[in-house]
Amino acid sequence: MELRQLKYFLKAKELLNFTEAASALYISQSTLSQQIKQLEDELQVPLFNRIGKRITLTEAGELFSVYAQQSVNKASDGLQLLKDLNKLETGKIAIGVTYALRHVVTKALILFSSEYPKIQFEIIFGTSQELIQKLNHFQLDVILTFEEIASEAHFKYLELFTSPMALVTSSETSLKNKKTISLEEISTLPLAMPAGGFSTTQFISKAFEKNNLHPNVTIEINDIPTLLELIKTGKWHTILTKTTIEDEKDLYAIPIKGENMTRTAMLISLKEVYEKKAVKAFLKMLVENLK
Amino acid sequence: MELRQLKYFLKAKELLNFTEAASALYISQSTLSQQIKQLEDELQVPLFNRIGKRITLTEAGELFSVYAQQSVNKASDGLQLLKDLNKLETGKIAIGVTYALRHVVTKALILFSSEYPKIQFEIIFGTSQELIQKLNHFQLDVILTFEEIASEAHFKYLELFTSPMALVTSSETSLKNKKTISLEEISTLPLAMPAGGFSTTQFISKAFEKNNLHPNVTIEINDIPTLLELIKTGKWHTILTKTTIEDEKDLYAIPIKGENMTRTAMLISLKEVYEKKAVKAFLKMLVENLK
DNA sequence: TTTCTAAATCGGTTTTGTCGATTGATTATA
DNA sequence: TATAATCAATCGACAAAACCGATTTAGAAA
Repeated sequence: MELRQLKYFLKAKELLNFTEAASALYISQSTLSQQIKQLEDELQVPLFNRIGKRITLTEAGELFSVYAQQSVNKASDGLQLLKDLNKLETGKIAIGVTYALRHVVTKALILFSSEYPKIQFEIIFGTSQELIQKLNHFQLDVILTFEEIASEAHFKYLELFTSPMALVTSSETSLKNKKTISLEEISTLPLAMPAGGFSTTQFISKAFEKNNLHPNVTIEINDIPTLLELIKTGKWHTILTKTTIEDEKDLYAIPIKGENMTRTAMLISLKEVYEKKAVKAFLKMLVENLK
Repeated sequence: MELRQLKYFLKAKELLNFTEAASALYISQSTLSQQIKQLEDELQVPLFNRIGKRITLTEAGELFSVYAQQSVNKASDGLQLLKDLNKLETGKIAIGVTYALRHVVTKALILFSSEYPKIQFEIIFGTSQELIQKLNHFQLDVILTFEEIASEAHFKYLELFTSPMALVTSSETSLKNKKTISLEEISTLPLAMPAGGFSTTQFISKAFEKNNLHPNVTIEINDIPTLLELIKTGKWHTILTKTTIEDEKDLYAIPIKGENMTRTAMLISLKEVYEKKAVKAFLKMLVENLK
C-alpha cells in the first residue's frame, strides 16, 4: 500500500470511471487498472464492484476510502507544514468568494501580496453551495460568504461584519432622497435579480413571500458584473447586500426597512485540517483591514 | 512521498541510527540512506542533522514526523478495518498485562478463543511503565493494569474492579485466623517484595514511609511466579493486590487495614485510533466475565 | 597515530510502475 | 438486429526506481 495507490483509488472513487480518473491523474487507464487491482489484492477485498463496464464502490471501498483520504491528507498536511516553515517563501492560498464580498478580498489581496509577493493565490467566485462543495473536496482553504442556515459540525466559522440588504439603483435616480425603502415600495419597481442559485436571491424572495408581495422581476441573471451594468442604465433596480456595491460609484444603495434585513459575512474553513501559515497570515490581514 | 519512505523515516527517527534502522526494516543501510535523502529532496528540507557521524532530528523532522506517523496510522487503520469486516476471521490482538491481573486475561482468553479460534493473540507481561511505552508506540492494542497517578489525555480509561492490598503468606501460616492486618504488624515480618519497577511496590513503600515504618525487606525480585514460589515455603511474606493470587491454592491473603489500601484495575487504550473489532469483542467478553 | 564505526556514494541488478495495443464485454445507436 | 462506441482488463515491452554489496569518507574512540 502506497500513497500513490491511495490517491489513484480516491480519484477513481470520485469519478467512478477508470478512464476519466486515469486521464485526470495523467496516467494511462492500463496503469490505473493495474494499480487498483494490486491494492485490492493486498487488501484482500475488492474496492469496486464491476457491474458490466460500470463500476461502483463496494462497502469495503466506501469504508476504506475514509482512511485512505485521511492518510493522504495527513501526508500533504505534513508537506504543507514544512513549506510554511520556510517563512512564507512558498505556498498557495485558495479562496472561495461570493461576488458580493469581492472588494473585501481584493483589498486584502493587494495589501498581502506587497508584503509576501511569493505566495500564490487562487480566487474562486461562485455561489455558496458551489464553494462549500469545493471546500469539502479540499479544493479551497477558506471561503468568504454570507451565513448559511445549516451550520455544519466539521466547519469553523468566523463572523466578519453585517451588511444591510439594500435596493440598488443608478446614481441618477428619483429615489435618491430616500433614506430607507420598504418591500412594498420595491414590489412596484422593475427588478433585475441575480439567478436563483445565489443565496441573496433566495433570502430576499422568502422575505417577499412572507409579506405576501409579488415583486416585478423582469430579468434573472447569473453574472453580477453584467447585472450591475444593467442597473446603471437606470431601467431596472435590484436587491443586494449594501457591501456588494461598495466600490461602484455609479450605483446607489437604499437600505430596506424591516427586521432581519441584514446579512452576516463570514469566513468558513474546515476543522481538523492543518491551517497553512500563509492562510492564517492572510486572514489576519483581511480581518484587521476591515476595521 | 510514499508510505514506504514515511515508514523508513519513522524507524530512523525512532532509533536515530541508520544502520540499525535499516536492519530493523530488513533493508540495506545504503537503501535507507538513499530513500531518506530522496524524501528530504522532495520536501526541500533536511529531516536529520548530520552531526559528524551521529544523526539527530531537525525541527522540520520533528514537526513532520507527527504527520508522517498519522498518515501511516490512518493507512494501517484502514487496512485493519477491512480485516475486521471479514467477520473476525482474521486479526491479531496485542494485550499488555501486569502480572497481578494475569487470571483476568487468561479466563477471558480461553473463553474468547473457543468462539473465535482464528484470532491471534500476543500477551505481553511487564511493568506499567513498560506497557504504557509500548502502547504509545502502537505495539499494543490495550493494556490491563492498575490505575496510574498521571492520567494522560490521549488515553481512554475503563475501570474494571477494585482489589484490596493484602499480606500474602503460605496457607500454613500462623496468621490464618486474622481477618485484617496492620502495616505496623507487617513491618515486623520478613518480607520478599517485587522489585522497584512494579507499581504495587512503589505504592506500598510510599504507604510505609507515610507511617514512618521501616519494613523488613530481605528479598527483592522482578519475577512474580518465582516470588510466589518463595512465599509458599513459608519463610517469607509479601504484599500484593489480593487479585494477584486468585488462582493460587497454596497462598493466603490477609487484607491490610487502613484507607486507600485498595487498587483499581483498569483497561487503557489509545484515543483516536481505530479500535479493532476483535479487540472490542474481546474486551466486551472480558468485562462481562467479571460479573 | 591507528582503529573502529556509521553515513554517503558508486555501479550493477532486480523489481515494479508505466505505456500502447489489444481483447472482451456492455451499452448506445442506426 | 446489427453496428458502433465505450470501458475495464490483459499482455508484452520498456523505463524508472528500489535495492544491494562494495567502497569511500569522515568523525569518534583507543
